[in-house]
Amino acid sequence: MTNLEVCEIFQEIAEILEILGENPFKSRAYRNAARVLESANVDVHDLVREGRLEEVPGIGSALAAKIRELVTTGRLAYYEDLKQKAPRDVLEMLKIPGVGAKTVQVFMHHNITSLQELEAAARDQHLRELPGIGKKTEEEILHGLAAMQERQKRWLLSVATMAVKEIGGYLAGLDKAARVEAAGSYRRGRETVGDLDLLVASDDAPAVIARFVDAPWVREVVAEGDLKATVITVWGIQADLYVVAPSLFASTWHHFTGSKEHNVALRERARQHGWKISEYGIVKEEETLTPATEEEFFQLIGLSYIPPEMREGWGEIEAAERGELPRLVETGDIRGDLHVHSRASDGANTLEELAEAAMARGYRYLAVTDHSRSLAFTNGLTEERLKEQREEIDRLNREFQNFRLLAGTEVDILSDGRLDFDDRMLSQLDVVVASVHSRFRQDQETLNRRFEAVLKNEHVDIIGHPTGRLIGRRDPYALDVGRVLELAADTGTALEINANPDRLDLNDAYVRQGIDLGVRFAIDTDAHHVNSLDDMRYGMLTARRGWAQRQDVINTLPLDELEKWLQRHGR
DNA sequence: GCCGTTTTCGGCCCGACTGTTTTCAGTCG
Repeated sequence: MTNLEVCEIFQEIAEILEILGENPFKSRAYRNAARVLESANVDVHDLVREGRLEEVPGIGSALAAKIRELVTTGRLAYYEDLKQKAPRDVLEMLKIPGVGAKTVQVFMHHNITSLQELEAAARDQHLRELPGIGKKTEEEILHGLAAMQERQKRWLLSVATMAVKEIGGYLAGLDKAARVEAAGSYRRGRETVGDLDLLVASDDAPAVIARFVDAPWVREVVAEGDLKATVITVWGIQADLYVVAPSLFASTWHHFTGSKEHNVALRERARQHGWKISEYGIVKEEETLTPATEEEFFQLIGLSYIPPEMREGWGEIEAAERGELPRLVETGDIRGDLHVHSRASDGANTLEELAEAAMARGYRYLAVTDHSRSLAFTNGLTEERLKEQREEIDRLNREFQNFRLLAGTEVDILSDGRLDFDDRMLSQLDVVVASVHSRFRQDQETLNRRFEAVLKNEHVDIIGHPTGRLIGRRDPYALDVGRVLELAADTGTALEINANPDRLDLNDAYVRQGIDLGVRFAIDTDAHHVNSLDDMRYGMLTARRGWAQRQDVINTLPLDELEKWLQRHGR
C-alpha cells in the first residue's frame, strides 16, 4: 500500500460521501488528507511504524486509524461498506459537466444508477421530469455523455503553449485590453492542462467578451457572462476568459492561477488572521486592499513571493511563512544543454549548426550525445564513428571563443544493464548520458538490477529520461524510482529532467523527492533539431515545480566547474 | 473529520454563471 493508493481511496471516499449527502466538511477532510499525503515526502508505512500519523496536519485520530487499517491489512472496512452504497459507475456521473453530487443524488433516488440508465433516461426525455432538471440540463447531459471521452482529455503543455500564443496575441490586439496574461495550470507549468485560463485587464468587459466569443478560432461558445466566458477552440482545447478592472488585476491573476488547493490554504490562513481574500483583493479591518502586483499581494498577507510553479498546496505556504522558500532555478541560470543529437545519428543538424544555435541562446557549452551502435534504427554510432566525431569536435572547438562543444554519447543501456560501449571508450568522452531504449516491459526486479549496474558505473554522468514514460501514450517502466533516486544520490550520478514536452522525465514530484535526497539534475532537451533547443522552457518549469534551485542543476555550472564535476566520476 | 491567541463546540474559502426556480440551489474554478 503506497501513499498514492491511500490517496486514491481517500479521494473516492470523499466523492461517495458527497453523493450520499454526508457532512461536506467530512468529505473535505478526506480530500485534504489525500492531498497532504500525496505531497508528503514520507512513506505512510514509516509514519504508521513510528506512530507519527497524527502529527501530519489534517490527519486526526479517525483518519489515522483508517490509514493504519489500510497499511496493515491492505483493506478498509469503512471503504468497502461505502462502495456498496455508491458503485463506481455512479461516481463516473460526477465527470459529466454540470452534474455534481446533488444531481447524482436525485438520479439515485429515482433508480438511475449507471451511465447506461442515465443515457436511456435522457434519450427518452424522462430526466426532465426529475426535480431541478429541465430540458436544457437533459440535453447538456446527453451532450456531456457523448463528449466524455474527449473532455477528460488533458493537453500537453506544448499544445497549450501554441494555443495560448494564438489566443493571447489576439486578445492583446484588442483596443480595450490593457493587459493580457495566462493563468491556471498553464501558468503553473503543469505537464498537461485541462483547459486554458486567460485574464484581461479592461474597463470595458462586455466589449472584450464580445470579441473573444467571436474570435476566428472559436468553435463553440459554452458560456458567456458579463465578466467571463468559456469557449471550445478549433484546436479542441477549452479556453476560459476572465475580464477585470485594471486595478484588480493582481489579485485576480493570483486567484485564477490557483491551484485551488493553494488558494484554499491561503484563504484559510487569511481567515485565521481575521482577513479575507478573494479575487477582488484582501479585506483587512473592513478595508479592501488591491495590490498592484502579485509580489505586493503576498507581502500584504505577510508572505514572501511564491512563484506560480510552487502554488500546488505542497507546503509552499508553510515554507513562505518560515522564510524558507527555495530560490528556484531560472532560465538565465542555464549555461548549456547536455543531451542533443546531430545528423550523425538521428538528429537533423550538423555540429556547426548545433553549436551556432547554442551560442545564439547564450550557452557556453553543448554536449553532442548521439545514439550508440546498438540502436541501429537511429543510425547509432560505432566506436570508429564516435572517434571521428570527437576529432571533428576538437577541430571545431579550436575555432570557438567562449564556447565549447562537449564530446558525448547517449549510450544505450542494454537489457542486462551493461552499456553499449566499454569503459575504455566511455572514459575518452566528456559527457556520458546512459538511457534505456529497449525492453521497457521487464519486471521491476530486472529493471532495478539493470539501473543499479548503470548507476554504479563511474563513467556514467547522467541517466537520460529515467522512467521512459511518454505523457498520455506510454507508461513509465516498472522501475522503483525511489531506489534510483537513492542510488543517484549515493553515486553522485545526475538524473535527467528531459525537457521534451512529451516526456518531462523525471517529473515534478520525483524531482522534489530527489532534491530532498541530494540528487543533482541535468535539464536537457534531447533535441533532434536546433528548434527543439527551446524546449528547455518545459524542463525548467518541471524543475521549478520540483523546487529545484540553481545548485541542484549541473548545467547551470560554468564550464570549468562542470568539467571538474564531470571528472569527479573517475574519468 | 479536523482543529483551536475568537472556540473542546462550532466553525470549516469565495464569488460568477446557469438553469429552474419566482428568490435560489447547484456547479465550477
